[in-house]
Amino acid sequence: RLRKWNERFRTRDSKERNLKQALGEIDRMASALGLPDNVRETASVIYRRALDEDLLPGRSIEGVSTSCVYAAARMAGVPRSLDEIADVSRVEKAEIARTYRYVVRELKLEVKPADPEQYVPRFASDLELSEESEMRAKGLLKNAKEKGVHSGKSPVGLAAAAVYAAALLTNEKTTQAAVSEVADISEVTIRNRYHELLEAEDGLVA
Amino acid sequence: MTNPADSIEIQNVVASTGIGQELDLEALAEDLPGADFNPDNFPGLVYRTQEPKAAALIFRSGKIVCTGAKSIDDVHEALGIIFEKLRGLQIPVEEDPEITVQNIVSSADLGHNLNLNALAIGLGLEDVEYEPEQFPGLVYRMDEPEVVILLFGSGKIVITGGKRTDDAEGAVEEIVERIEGLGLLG
DNA sequence: AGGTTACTTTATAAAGC
DNA sequence: GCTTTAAAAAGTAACCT
Repeated sequence: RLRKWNERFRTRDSKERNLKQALGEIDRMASALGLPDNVRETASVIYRRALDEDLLPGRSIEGVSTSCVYAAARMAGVPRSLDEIADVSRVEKAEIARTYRYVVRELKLEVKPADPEQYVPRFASDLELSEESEMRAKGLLKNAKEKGVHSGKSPVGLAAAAVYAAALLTNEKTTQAAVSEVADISEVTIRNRYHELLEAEDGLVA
Repeated sequence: MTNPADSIEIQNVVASTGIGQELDLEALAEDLPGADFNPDNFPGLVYRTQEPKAAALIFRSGKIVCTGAKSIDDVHEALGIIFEKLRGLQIPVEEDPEITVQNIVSSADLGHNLNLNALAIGLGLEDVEYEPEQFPGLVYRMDEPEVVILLFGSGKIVITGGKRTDDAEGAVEEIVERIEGLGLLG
């Protein structure tokens, strides 16, 4: 009986220490990514659930914490790309992707792919573009979605191309290199998606 | 209107077998021209057949994995070649080692573009994984036949995880039915 | 700008860390 | 869980001309 009590105590104690460390990591990463408090709170709630449902044994606290931040940012409509997440995490990208899928599957979190439009405000702001080009970028993406050109394409790449195209359409100075820098998407991809967005816009141009 | 089932092509067959005899891989690596053996990296010796084209992983236990063949007949042919090579090296090999097909990878074309976002919701998020930021294909785990299907925006698909030749046919039939039922095909 | 090569995902066996 | 093998799908990326 004493052994059982000790086990429970030890388990509860270790879970508390685990949680404390995880919440610290979540706070650190959320701050580094400039994510709002509600995202940090959501990530914490997801982490608590993962801990309660014994998803931790077998994986690292850091990996699960990172996955929670990735999932929470998306759920809140302020997605961060896997590359951005990996930049502030101690865990490598491949493990984050693997752990994220595991957490989403086990906790049955219905996280859908990020909507490209959700990346637009941040990219436009980083590039100091006007409200007008931001709206045009979103418009280009809405049209692309209606035409069904988005399947399989990276939401980040689509958003980057839309922001680039919108800047040109509103005569604001930007370069593919600048967009590539803020979105972390290659210039080749921005060029490819850019052409597709314009084609979807009016069967011609180029 | 072409039938998607007619577009099915087997791309890879993985099978396992064994010769019922322990092997000295160091010696085998010397005697088998073209054999790759790096025990520090991987415990198996890699041997490739040219015709049919396939790769075999040969283990110390005598167990063998054959992969890369384009049909079940090719798997048997490739392994037959390997069995003869071993016998030629005075290594006893069972009469007709049992060969078990472990996985068949096939590709097919549904003939219409697919809206993967709509499909992810329609097929049910619990059986689907769709992360376009990481990989362009939608991963769908089908119950019957029990296979995994990768669906792309172009309508091209990959069926894997099946052990029987007709699993791909059944999977294509089933996925076409489900997509049509959702009104998402073409 | 284009071409090539290579990495991402799925399944699967094998022996061993 | 990882290591190695093979093959397809389509997107992205690095490198070279």
